Parts: sequence; structure tokens; C-alpha cells
Amino acid sequence: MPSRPAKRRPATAASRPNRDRPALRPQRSVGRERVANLMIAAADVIRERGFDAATMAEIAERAGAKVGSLYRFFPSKEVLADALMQRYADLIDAACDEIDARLSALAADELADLFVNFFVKIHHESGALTALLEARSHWSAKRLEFREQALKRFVNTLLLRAPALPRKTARDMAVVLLNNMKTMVAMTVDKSAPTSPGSADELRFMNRLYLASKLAGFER
Amino acid sequence: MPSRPAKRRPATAASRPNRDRPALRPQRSVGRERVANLMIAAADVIRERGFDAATMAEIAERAGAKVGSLYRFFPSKEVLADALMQRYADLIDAACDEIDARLSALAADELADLFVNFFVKIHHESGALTALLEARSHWSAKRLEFREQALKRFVNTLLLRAPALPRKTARDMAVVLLNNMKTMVAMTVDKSAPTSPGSADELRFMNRLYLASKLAGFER
Amino acid sequence: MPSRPAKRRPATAASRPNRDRPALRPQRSVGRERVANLMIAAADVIRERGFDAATMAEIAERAGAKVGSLYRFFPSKEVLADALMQRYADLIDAACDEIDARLSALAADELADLFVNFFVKIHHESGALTALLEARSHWSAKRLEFREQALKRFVNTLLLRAPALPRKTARDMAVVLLNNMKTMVAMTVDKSAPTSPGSADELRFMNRLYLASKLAGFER
Amino acid sequence: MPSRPAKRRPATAASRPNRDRPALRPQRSVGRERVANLMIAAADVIRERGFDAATMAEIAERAGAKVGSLYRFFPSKEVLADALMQRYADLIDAACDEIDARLSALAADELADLFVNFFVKIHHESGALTALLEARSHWSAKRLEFREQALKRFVNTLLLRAPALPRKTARDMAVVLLNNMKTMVAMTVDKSAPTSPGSADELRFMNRLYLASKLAGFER
DNA sequence: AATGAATGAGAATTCATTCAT
DNA sequence: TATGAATGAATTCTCATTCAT
Repeated sequence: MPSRPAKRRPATAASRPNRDRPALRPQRSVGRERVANLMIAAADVIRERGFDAATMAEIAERAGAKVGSLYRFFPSKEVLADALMQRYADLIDAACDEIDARLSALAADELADLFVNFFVKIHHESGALTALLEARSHWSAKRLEFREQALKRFVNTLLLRAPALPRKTARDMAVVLLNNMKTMVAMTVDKSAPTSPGSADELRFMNRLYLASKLAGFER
Repeated sequence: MPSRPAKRRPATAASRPNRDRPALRPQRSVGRERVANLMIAAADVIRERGFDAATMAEIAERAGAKVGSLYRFFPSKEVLADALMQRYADLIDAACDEIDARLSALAADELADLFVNFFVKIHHESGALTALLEARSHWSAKRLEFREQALKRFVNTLLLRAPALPRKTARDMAVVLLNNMKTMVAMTVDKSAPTSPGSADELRFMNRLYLASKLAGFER
Repeated sequence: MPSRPAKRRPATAASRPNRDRPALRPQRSVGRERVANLMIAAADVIRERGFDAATMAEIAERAGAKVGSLYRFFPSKEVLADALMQRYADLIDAACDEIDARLSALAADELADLFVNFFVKIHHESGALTALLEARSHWSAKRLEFREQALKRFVNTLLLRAPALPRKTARDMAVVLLNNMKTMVAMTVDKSAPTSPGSADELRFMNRLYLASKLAGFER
Repeated sequence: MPSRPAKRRPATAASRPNRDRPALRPQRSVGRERVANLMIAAADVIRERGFDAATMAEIAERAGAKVGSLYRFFPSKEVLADALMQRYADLIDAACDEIDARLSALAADELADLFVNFFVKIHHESGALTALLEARSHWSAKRLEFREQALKRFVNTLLLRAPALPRKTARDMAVVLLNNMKTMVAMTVDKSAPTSPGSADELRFMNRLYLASKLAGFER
């Protein structure tokens, strides 16, 4: 009974294992399209199954690709998740920019609604956001970073609107707003738990109430 | 010429005649203690790792038991989760009973705080609740049932307090409150995302604001 | 404070999205060879131990493969059995074609012998046939299909030889012949029960007697 | 991390392990009834699922007993199977006695029919016979012994009827007859494979033909 | 560069059998 | 004695990741 066959070449120190490499940024348009498709597929699968249950094989298949291709661009599942998070961070940045530009023209309630619908809009485009935020299995640095970055942008927008607001208060508010955004996604997008549209209205109402109350007296 | 001794019957995981059996009620005190330990361990592991990533082996080990014992009482991971959910449902029932008894003596803000801290208190006792509610992998009937039951109890309490409230409105409010409860757990108990205590205060404030506003004019 | 590294996603056997996929057709020559070896090994192990007692691990090992490879091509034990059955169905088809071609040149006794040795010849090539036909654990559709297909071919051959035979009679005869084929395998190939060669002669004799008697008067 | 707890007392040489003990022959009527029920349940389960797939737990449950009781009377699955086989051997003995008594009054065809229906009648009473004969997993001595004993009885009856028959021929015939008995069970009792009643008629016909042909000239 | 194949390290689940009360 | 509980060794199946052509 021969002992197990020796492990396949154990990745010599020289040959840096693949997974530490960051996501590949393809140069040619065909490559960029492929990456886009892979990320869409990944978002879909992760939304449907959750991060843990999503398999690289299904993601590749959903994108009409082979796992090999998937691994060419995203050397590990973690990196793929990170890339998605980065994408969401960028989307949030852009949306905040847009809000900031119109900020002085917005009524408080409008601002509140824009906030609360933030993630829903992102979800509309690529829906793995909440699934990734929930995933306990590996709170990668990237995911914490995302949270941080999002909060900072929200704080920034809040302070732009109400400069007299203490920064610390703004930060705590941002945390609450972020959770409301997640809740709104759960209530309007997730099909699993049956929720009447009325509850989304309630959430919107609560969010308006809260923001109006907090901004009152601090607004420019 | 097969020389090995005949193998025992393959414990074919495929033909699982067992999985659908409900959780076994232990008969003897040693069994009751074991079940209690198993549920504590399960709650711990599921909280820490999430439902998908929690393994039956770790749960058993943490309870000082062998998987065989775990499976004796809980014939599948699903059933184990369902048993936990049932436990939480019972806890909620009891807590609602308590609130209902004191209801007329409570200020609106006190009521709001009791609501928002609901899950935190449960978490304190057994912390897998939010992890289970998040688990996408299998929205088992039991889990939906739990949601439904919890919502019904909240509606009941709300209507007790404000009988003039339309039932449908109460239901939508309950959904929002439930999400606030989950958020509060995330903000105060989960150690993964660093959150200042201030944000919990903000959430409490928002919740008070909301409840007060909705109950105003409807209260007994 | 969980310190262990986050575990890989539990390869939950419960959520098997794979099992129902048909056997994979290998693309490369190395894959084809592997599949061939796996089927040989499977037939051997199933013959020796019976379907239930045969384990995927032993099959893989006997083929010099890892279970992972086995499952790549045959996503479940059922599918593996089905693939073997399909193989046997093809062999039977081919053998019937051959008999049909020579049919008019055959004496009735020769035909009877060809029939009764049918399964023995198949067994010689790949010996899981009777073990699979016996397996009670899961009368998969494929296995019933096999039976049906084999019976149809036998009926066809019988009617070719004796066109005046009522189809229903031919069908009933085919069932008897099929059982004789199985018996012949048991008597000549299985090493478990000690049987003298004389009993095979007796079976052959009975089969001749039967066929001659039934065909008499109906032959072309 | 303490190593695994020491195995529970490893059955000292003094305390002869249970499984070598033969089946308990209960003295009191209540015990005899319990054993009878257990054997009926065992036969049912084994017939339905096959020997390998039958579990001691299901057998006990089907008999309205606990596994502990089952093991009290049958110290292992093997012993249980052996007890069933012994039962079948006794039934066959009795049936042969009966045939022998009427032998001179029987037409050859009647004798043939009695033979071919042998196992069906037994099956009617307790149906695990063919399942046990098929079970490859452990060709225990008892099972071979059964075969031997049955064959001997058949030979005996054949020689009683046709004393001039060479003993060796009678033995080979008995093997064929035994297989026909099994086939008849498969065709008339097993519900899995759909078989028309006509095929049973064919089998009966073949069996008559064969026996008549073989006995001709040798009969008393 | 694309991709079919390999694989190792689990993970869920089962069950014959033995104990202890 | 009856029976609830314990257990350990198997067994099926999964999947992230790496190779070789």
C-alpha cells in the first residue's frame, strides 16, 4: 500500500502562486467585454445563491465561458468578489457626485429618497451588493474598505448639505442611512420574502422623517 | 478475486430516508442536556461563520459531541436551523407577551426602544438569528414561517396599542420595525464591521421618531 | 473569537445541483481513455460486490483515478449505472443485428443457444449486467428502459423467425428467454455458488426444448 | 487539542462479543411472538429494499420494536439473515415432504407446477428469499448451506420419482429447477418490472416441457 | 491563449453495533 | 430488561484551484 502520491509540485517560491495576483485589467475591447460579462454573471449568481453557495463553475457557465477563462481574469473567488465591490464603490462614488452637484436644488425629502434608493439603483445594474455585504465567510480587507469608502462619501454629502453638522454625528447618520439602503434592497428586490409595496413606502417615510429631523437647523 | 472482507453497507448519503424526519425530542435527561448543548453550539457556530459556512462537524465538536449524536437529534442541517428558528419564534412570542402586558404603561419611546432591541436581546441568549435570516441557500418553509409569525406578533402589539391603525398599515410598519431590529443587531453585536456606539443611538432615535409619528392620533 | 482561517465553502452534499446532469462526453483522448477505464472498473466492482455495496471510491481507485475524476464524468452513482446499462443495451442491439443477419441459416437449436448465451458473452466483456438488473435499490428509468429495449429486440428477432407468432406470445417468450440468459450467467460466470458444468448443459437443453416447441408450426 | 477520547472499553477477550452468539430461541410465548414479528418485518424490509439497503432500524421499527430488542434476539444482521434462510429451508423441507407423500399420484405436469411455484408460495408467507439469495455482500456459509440443502431435497424428490435417473443428472436438473423457481418469483411477485401474466404461463410451460422430457423413460 | 482534465481536502449523512440507565 | 443514547468508520458528492495540451 504505497502512501499517497506526493503532492503535485508545491508551487515553488519562485513561481508566485496565482491567487495573489490582482484582477487582470484587459487591454483589448474583446477582453474588456469578456470581463464585463463575467462580472455580470458573477453578480447574478452571487445574488441568487449567496457568496458561499455561488460556485466558480456556475459563474463561468452563466457567462458562456470556461473556468479557465474566469481564473485568467480573476485569480481567485476572493479577487472576483473584491472586483465586484470595487465596482460598487465606483458606482456609489459616481452617484454621490451626481447628488452633490444637484444638492442645493434638492428638497430634504428628495435627498432622503435618493439616499434610500441608492443600493436599489445599483442592484438594478448588478445585484450582488447586499449578498457580498452579508457574506461572513471572509471579511476581506476590500469589503471593509468598501464600507469605509461608502460611509465617507455619505458623510461628505451630508456635510455638504449641512456644514454645521458635527462630523461624528454625520458619520453615525451615514451608518444608519447605509442600513436603510440595504433594507430597501431587501424589501424591493429580493423575491424570497414576500413584502407588500406598502412596507417600502413606510421605509421611505421613516427615512425622510429621520433625515429631515437631523438636518433641521443645520442646513445651509 | 476480491480478497478484502465484505464492506459494511455503504451509508449511502444519496438515499436519505431520514432527512425529512422532524427533530427528535430527547427522552432522558442526558439527551435533553445534549440537545441543549448542541443548540447552543449551533447558534454560536452559525453566528460566527454564517449558515452556509457552518459545518455540522464543528457544531458537534463544539458541543462535545460526535456528529452521530448531532444527527440523532437533528436529522439534517436544515432541521437544525428550523429548530433554532422555532426557538427564536418562541422567544419572540414570550417577549411580545411581556410587552403586551405592560403596554398601557409604556411611553411611545419606550415601546420603540423595546422593539428595536428585540433581536439584540435574543442574540444575547442565542445568536444565530440574523445569520439564519440572511441565509439565502435555502429559504425553508420554517424560516418564512418564522418571519410570518414574528410579523403577526408585532402587528398584534401595534394594534393593541393603536386600535384605530389600519391592519395593513400595521403590517407594513412591522416589516420596517423588523428590519430595524436586524440592523440593531448588526450594529451592536457583530464584531466584524467597526461601528461606533453613536450609530446605535441614531438608529434608536430614528426608530422612536418613526413609531411616534405613526402612532400619533391612533393611540387609545 | 474565531481564529481559524475561514473555511472553504462546505461542499454541501445536500444541495446537489449536479447529480442530474447526464454523463459527460470526454473531449480529449486522455479523457476518453479515462472514461473507458472507469467503466471497466465500475463493471468489475459492481459485479464483485453488487451495486449497493460497490463504492465510488473503490471504482475510482481501481481505475487509477481519483473520485473527483470519476465524478467529473459521471455525476452520480446512478448515472454511472445508467451509462453501463446503455452500454449493455448497445451490445445487445449489435448482437441481435448479427443474429438477424444469419437468422435463416440457423437451426432452431442454434438460435436457442445463441439466445441463452447472450448475457454470458456480454459478461465476458463487461460483467455488471446481472448485478445491475438485480439491484433493488433504485429501479431507475434507464434500467427499466434497458429491459424494455432488450425485450423489444428479442421479440423482433422472434417475429423475424416466426412471423405467424402472435406478438403478445413473442413478448411473453422474450421475458422467459431473458430470464434464462440471466440464469446462464449465474451458472457459468458467478464464482460464488458452486455449480457443475452439467447444470449449464441442462439449462441449454431446456432452452432448446422450449424454443423449438414454441416456434414449431410458426416458422417461415 | 486533546487527542480523541480513548475508545470505549474494547471488548475484553473475556466478554465474548455479542455478534458471535447465535439467534436467541426464546422460551416464553411472548418472546416467540416477538421473534416472529421481527422476522416478518425483516423479510418485508429486505424484500422491498434488498439486503444491503435494509437497515436494522427500519426492521425494528416495522416490527414495533426498538433496535435494542432486535439485537437481543439477533445479535447481528448476518445472524438475522441466517435465521430467515433457516426458516426458508424449513419451509422447503416441509413442502418437499408434502410433495413426496403425494408423489405417485401426481402427473408429471402437476409435479412441474408444484416445483415452479415453490418459492412463490414461500414468498407469499415471507418474502425475502430471492433478495437474500441475490445478496452478494456476504455469501455467508449459511446461505450456501441453504442452497445445498434445497438442492438436496429437490434431488431426493426427483430420485423418488425417477429412481433410474443418475444422481448427477438429478443434481444438475435441480439447479435448473431452482432457478426457474426464482424466476417465477421475479415474474409474479416483484412489482418493479412490469411483466404480463402471460410470461408466467410461458415459464410454467417451459418447466413442464423440461421436466416431462427429462423424466421420460426414467419414471417408476 | 483557451480549455478539458485532474485533484485534494473537505462536508453532509448513514448505520451497524454497543452502552448505560 | 427494555430502550434511549453514543459512536466511528464509511460513503456519496462538491468545488476552488491548478495543469497540460
